[in-house]
Amino acid sequence: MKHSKDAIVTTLKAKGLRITPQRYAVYANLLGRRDHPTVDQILQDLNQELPISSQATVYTSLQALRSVGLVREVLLEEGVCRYDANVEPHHHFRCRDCGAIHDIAWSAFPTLDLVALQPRLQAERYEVTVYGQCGGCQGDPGTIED
Amino acid sequence: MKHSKDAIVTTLKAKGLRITPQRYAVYANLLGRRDHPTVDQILQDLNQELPISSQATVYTSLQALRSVGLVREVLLEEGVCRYDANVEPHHHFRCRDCGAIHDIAWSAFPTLDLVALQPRLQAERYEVTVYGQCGGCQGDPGTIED
DNA sequence: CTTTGTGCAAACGATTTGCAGGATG
DNA sequence: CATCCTGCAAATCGTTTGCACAAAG
Repeated sequence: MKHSKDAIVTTLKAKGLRITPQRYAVYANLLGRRDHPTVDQILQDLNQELPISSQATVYTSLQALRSVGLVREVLLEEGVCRYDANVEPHHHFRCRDCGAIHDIAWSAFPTLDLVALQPRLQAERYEVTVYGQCGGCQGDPGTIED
Repeated sequence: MKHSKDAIVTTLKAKGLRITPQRYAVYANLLGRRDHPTVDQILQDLNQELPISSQATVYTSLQALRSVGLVREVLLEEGVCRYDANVEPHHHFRCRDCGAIHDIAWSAFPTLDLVALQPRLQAERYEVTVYGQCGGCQGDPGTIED
């Protein structure tokens, strides 16, 4: 209920993006997941039943969505870029066993004071990255689900 | 003074690594810099005067150093992996203009309480990433130094 | 109809790997 | 002298790009 088709279309239009089936599908897909997928994961999800988009188009759609601030990238592991439709400030948790990434609410930590950093560093924003073991990997053998 | 040749050799040996000129050079180079270089930056630095190492060897040396915990990677931008010989807990600042990465002392922020995270997430460590503008880029036009 | 997007395949850049010769302990 | 490392080049993987055709507004 959070993201109706109309709401998504309206959001895209408001950002000045043309509505195409592929772009819509990429954004809707990202809005509907919590798992910070890679490009290939998005692509496979989209084309599960019938072919919706090509790899190159997923890349360019993500570029477009990023350039208007609807999507952002998450860099927590080597080699791959993950994507997140949650552009509100928040923190991340990364499981050292399965690699899964979970959001942590901004309110989970007290606000940090950035003023007293090294004098010449003018801070604008920050986020906390927590590493550890997620629920599914406690006790279980390290199942590297990708 | 901080990192004598002997001290470096001793450290490498203590970790069970063979001492080779290339491996030594990579580690010594990283210990002597504060700028979280990429592989190519390390390579160019090493081969500045005379050829010391090849690209593939820098990669494998870094792998070896990482596997014993003497070096770690820093992932703050798309596409490239940077390296850091400072493996003590600390935070990072990334300049949005020039991309430079500065260390922030662990003590710059109060310790965060990880116990009260989502119940099934067992946290082990964390770090803060701050984004903003570094000294050199304040006022100056955005000089993307790489 | 003008502009922008799509899809394919080729191009690219960072990293990895196979292998023969060389250095380390 | 057995083991591990180096260096080259080829291979791989994620991402970008050129271009002809198609779709959006």
